Amino acid sequence: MPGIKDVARRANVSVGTVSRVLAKNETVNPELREIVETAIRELNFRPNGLARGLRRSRSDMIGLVIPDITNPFFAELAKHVEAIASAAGFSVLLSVSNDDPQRERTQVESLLNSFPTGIIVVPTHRPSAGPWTSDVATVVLDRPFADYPLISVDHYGGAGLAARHLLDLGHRRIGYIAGPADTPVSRQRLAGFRDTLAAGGVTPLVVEGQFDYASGETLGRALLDRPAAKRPTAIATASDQQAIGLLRVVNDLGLAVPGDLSIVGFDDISLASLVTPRLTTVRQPLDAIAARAVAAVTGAGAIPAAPELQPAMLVVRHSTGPVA
Amino acid sequence: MPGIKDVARRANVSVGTVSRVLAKNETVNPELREIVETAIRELNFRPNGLARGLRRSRSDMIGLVIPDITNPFFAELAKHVEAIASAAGFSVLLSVSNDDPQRERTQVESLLNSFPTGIIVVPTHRPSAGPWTSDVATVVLDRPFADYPLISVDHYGGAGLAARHLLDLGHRRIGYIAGPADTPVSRQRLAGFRDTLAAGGVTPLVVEGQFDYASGETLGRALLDRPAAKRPTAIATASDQQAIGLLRVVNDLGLAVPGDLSIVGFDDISLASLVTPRLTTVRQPLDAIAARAVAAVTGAGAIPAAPELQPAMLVVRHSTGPVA
DNA sequence: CTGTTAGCGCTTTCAA
DNA sequence: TTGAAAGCGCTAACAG
Repeated sequence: MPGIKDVARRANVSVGTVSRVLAKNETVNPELREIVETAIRELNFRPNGLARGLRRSRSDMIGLVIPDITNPFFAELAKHVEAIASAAGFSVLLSVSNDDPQRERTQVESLLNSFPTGIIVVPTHRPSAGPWTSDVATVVLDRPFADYPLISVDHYGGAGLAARHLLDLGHRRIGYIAGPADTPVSRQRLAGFRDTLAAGGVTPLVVEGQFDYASGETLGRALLDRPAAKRPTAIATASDQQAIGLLRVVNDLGLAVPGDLSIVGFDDISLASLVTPRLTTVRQPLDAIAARAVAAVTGAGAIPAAPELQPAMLVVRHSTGPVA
Repeated sequence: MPGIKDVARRANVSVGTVSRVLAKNETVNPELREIVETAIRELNFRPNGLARGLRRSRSDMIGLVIPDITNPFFAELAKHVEAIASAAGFSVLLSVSNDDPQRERTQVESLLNSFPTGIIVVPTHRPSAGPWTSDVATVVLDRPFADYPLISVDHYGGAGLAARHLLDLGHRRIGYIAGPADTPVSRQRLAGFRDTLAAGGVTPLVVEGQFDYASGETLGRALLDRPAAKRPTAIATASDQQAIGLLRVVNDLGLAVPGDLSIVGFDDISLASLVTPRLTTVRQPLDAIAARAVAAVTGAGAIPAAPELQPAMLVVRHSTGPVA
């Protein structure tokens, strides 16, 4: 493994100069730069990130902590974070917390040992451990945690979009499958949905569960298990996964979507456009959120002083239609 | 940030001793160890991973390179790798290649800068760039690449399981939706399927595409678009995603599963048990594969000299049944 | 603009 | 069993 020293010797310059061209320092004579770069190529030199990081007490890594990488929503988020970080010259250290505050804490502490440039965390739904102490730039995504700067979709407004859509379609008997009542995300979405409906003089039938497929099934069944005349003509959910679970029940029940029931999800995971019928849903601008998070944490952008809410967007596909 | 030096001072020992207790070196006097550990706790000391790594030219990280983190199969693999690595005291550096050999190469080189203890890569389907040079322990998963040690499910045998199952159910007109013909994974699964069927005197109707949902739909339609008497009574696919796409088409066509058509997938992603009907499929032992991979690169287990093939397992659910 | 040099925090001989 | 000391490869003053 050649070092900066070998490069210096070969290029007949000092290690300082080599270091400067590595850092893309503009104050290097173009000719010298050329020579050094040639030497680098010829020796197939790769800078030692550990030494570099040690010296600067900061490595070119970004820590990413998420509750569950197999959740399509987080996977998509991770994809964007990785792509953007990578393009900016950063590696990503991935950690999964399993939605366990205890473990989240441990994982963060462990990431800190590598002196990442920044860390991005999607906090567990029910934080319990307090904030960690470190001077590493940190942002939290999707839901608030302690006093960390938050970047998130506008849950409240997004759910409002879904409600408005249903109202516009003429629906009046409307159900809502919420997430866990003790999570801020679920509460905000529910509030946005309720408030918008209320403005239209409608009160939704609300059931609560988890954000997963199974809850969509179970709660969907509960909502639909009543005489046709009292059954909702539309149901909105707090996640696409719930909506997909719901789709399954609806299918079992022999109901048509959107003929008998309109369904609108939340998130717009890629599966949403793959199910039958393709799901109308509220899209989270994950690319924008990831870009902002990486920028904030790398210093390429400002760290938000107040929660930064990105607008959601309604994506109308084939699971919603006018009331019969 | 307290350093090893501060700990040493507080404990009235030398930095060497502190380093030894950090390394769990047995040659430290228990009393001293106790004192040092107390000092560590009191100072809330966290060892600097970069310095440690620099000195040993090896950090406590494992590089993981996969084609696409939003693919549920890879996401599940990543989950297991992260969990196992984390339990063993390693962080994971995640890189996604987008199935682009060029990018895969770049990503690996970039990971190497952090001197990981090992790297685990799921190679792109169509390798083009040659192997990289480094003395970092490396294993490849799922498909071969250059001369790297391979750990993978037994694609051939697994597909054979699916074929056997269909044969046992009495099916004789059988379709197969394969992956890209130029990928080893697809070829092995197809061969395993064909050979087992051949032993039963059956020749499958084969169509080829990608491993994704869309291909399942398109190719499924092609396979099913013929008079009932000539239509296959069963279709196996090279991936669960294809099988789920196929399910969609079958639904559109008004066919019953497994009444009119039996379907068997491959991989057993978590979605497989969530669709309607729950998918019969061939399970990959991802936990075992991940465990072996981590053990191999961390030195906790042997690096396989020859390709190490883990057995697949047939999971019978509700998408297959006896021929009508 | 370029060279020299002092460490970053830790591990690991080498002696004691 | 413990201490002392020499770096690991690089960056960032500081001089020139």
